[in-house]
Amino acid sequence: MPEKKIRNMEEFAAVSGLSRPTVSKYFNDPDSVRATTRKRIEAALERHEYRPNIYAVNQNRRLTKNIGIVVPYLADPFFAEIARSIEMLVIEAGFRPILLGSHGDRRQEIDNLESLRSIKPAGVLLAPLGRISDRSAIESFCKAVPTVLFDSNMEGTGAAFIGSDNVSFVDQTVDYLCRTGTPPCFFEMKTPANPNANKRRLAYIAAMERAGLDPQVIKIDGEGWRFEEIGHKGTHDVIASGGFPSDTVLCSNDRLAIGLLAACYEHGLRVGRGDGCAMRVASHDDHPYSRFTCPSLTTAAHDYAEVSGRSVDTLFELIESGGRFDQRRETLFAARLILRDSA
Amino acid sequence: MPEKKIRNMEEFAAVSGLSRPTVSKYFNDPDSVRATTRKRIEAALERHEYRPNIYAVNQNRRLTKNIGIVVPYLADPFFAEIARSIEMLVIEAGFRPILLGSHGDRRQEIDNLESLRSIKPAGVLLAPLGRISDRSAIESFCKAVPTVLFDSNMEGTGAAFIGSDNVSFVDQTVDYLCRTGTPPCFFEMKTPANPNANKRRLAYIAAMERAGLDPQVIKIDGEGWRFEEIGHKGTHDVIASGGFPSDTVLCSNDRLAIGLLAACYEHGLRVGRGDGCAMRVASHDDHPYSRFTCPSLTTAAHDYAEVSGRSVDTLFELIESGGRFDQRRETLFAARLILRDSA
DNA sequence: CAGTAAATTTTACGCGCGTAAAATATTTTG
DNA sequence: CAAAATATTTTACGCGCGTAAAATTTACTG
Repeated sequence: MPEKKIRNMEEFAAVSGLSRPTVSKYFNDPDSVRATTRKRIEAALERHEYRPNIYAVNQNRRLTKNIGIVVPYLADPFFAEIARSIEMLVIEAGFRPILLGSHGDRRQEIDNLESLRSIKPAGVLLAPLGRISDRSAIESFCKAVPTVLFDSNMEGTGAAFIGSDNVSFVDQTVDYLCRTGTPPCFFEMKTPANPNANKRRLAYIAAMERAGLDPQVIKIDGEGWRFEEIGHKGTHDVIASGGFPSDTVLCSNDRLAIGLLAACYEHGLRVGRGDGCAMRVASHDDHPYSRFTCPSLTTAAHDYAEVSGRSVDTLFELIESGGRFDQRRETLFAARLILRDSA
Repeated sequence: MPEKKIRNMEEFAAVSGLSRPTVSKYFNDPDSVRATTRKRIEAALERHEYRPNIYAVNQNRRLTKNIGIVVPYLADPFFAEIARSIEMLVIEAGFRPILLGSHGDRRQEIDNLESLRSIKPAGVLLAPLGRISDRSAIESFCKAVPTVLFDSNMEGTGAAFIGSDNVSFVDQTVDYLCRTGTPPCFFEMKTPANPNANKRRLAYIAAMERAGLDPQVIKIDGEGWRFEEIGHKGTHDVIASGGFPSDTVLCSNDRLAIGLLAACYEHGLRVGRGDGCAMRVASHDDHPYSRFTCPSLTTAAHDYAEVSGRSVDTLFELIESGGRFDQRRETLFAARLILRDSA
């Protein structure tokens, strides 16, 4: 390889015997140049390693190929999984995912959006923190950048929302638990970080009342995103002050349930539906770890693939529509009940 | 605000009554302009929202302010935590972290490095996949970009490596287990993804032999990064074929232990150090979930803060040294034994 | 094969900013 | 307070590429 290094598109165009703009066209869309031209470029490409300077490209393009993905908490495998799935789809579509985690922190979420704004993304997929989000900051962001919300809804904000149908989640777990044993009490944080939690509580109460049963909601203390710890401590507190009002506990989400199961284990309370079990526990989300709790956790599963797939599709549709929908869209996916050993 | 929108630095310089290069200097280092000048710019900044175009900036700067962070598997909370911690430090230092997960996939790891190369980062912090990494691709990357490896070493590659001292991990757990009960057998994957696993096995064997004991290594089947599942299935297999050779099991890492504990629970094998316990289990890493296993997991903890802190410091030192060290550096941090209920 | 339409390539310009060198202002010195 | 030293600002140029409009080539009629 005596070839001297290619420094820019000009030089690369020279060695391929074409003008620079022709080469530029090729890189934007290989099919936009004649077949013979394409061959020549691709031949040159094999001999002379060259890639367009991404900064120069993005400076001049109307729209970058960047897609922002913001999740509230990357250390939660649930979000890590969804993010991974979304990333793949974005790459497949020929875009460049930029993944940012908000670390459960209001300030970080804003910083992430600021940071995204500065890279002029074609669009953003945002799972907001929820209650503690800076709503007005997010709203102003959504006005400036084509944004699709997922997982956690903020009414009226963003061009669309894709998420799970919390009512479907709770209806299925409540129904199952009632059919097979004592009706459940509901276990949740006093001040849930996520709006889904509120929907789930309301759905629980509605489902119980519909069945002519008395809803029992247990609210435990704790702030932040360390749900396992909160569930763990909360369960100890509940047990210390007389125990659960029902031998069947429905947790708002799996991470809380993981903490609850750990605490039950420590108290020698056997969980499950067999003989000799002191209580049953079910939950929502089908967290990646819920298969490995002791006992394994009966839960209602998100349709990860549908949520991530539809979110990405919706965002691209939004981008192609110039960043605006006539009307805000909401898509909810039903849950799938996963029966394991805990209930 | 009748002010017309600021479109570029030229216009912003105009409204602040300065020349553009002066403003440019300010944005690169506010202290590089006279105090009175600084005041004027900052005053203008409050009236006229303006931020330099990041693409134009990066196109012209010798070095961008981007720092790449690559971890093998973002859905593993262990890496998510380390990444979070590193991100914070990078931001504090005034740089811009770009977080990429390799999804346990060789191809993805290369893609990540390619992608980083195109954004011309000032430096990269890389935790390689390990055994399945494309070694030559990584080596050539490290030659082109100032890179510090962490967590998982690749001899001779990268300007430095920061990690944990696996011998210290294993010595502490083996010593503790031997002092307090039956010497442990060692539980690991047949073909570990990560080089730390090999070091741990060797350290286990050495520690046992030093104590005049017979090392017993149990190798289970399984590929990939779904360690819990592999540990779970492996444990079932071991139990089905006669059980563990010792009532004390030392797992190569916590995620494997999580699977093992789930399987033991399913088999009614009580784990812990009290009466009525069939076996003891210990492990390594202090995974975020190891506090919530049943029983909680006795393990050897990484010094997260030290590893991430030193990695970042080393990278910045490397960058300031122009991307080269005279000699490759290796820094290992000792473990801290965490006693919980499983052993 | 001339003549026109369509596809492709080239010309020419600008994007927003970093930065060396030159010009100027400020501070220090005697 | 003038002159030298220093700090700061301005001039001038270039970075690597997108893109509209002009020029050219190719494809298509009859």
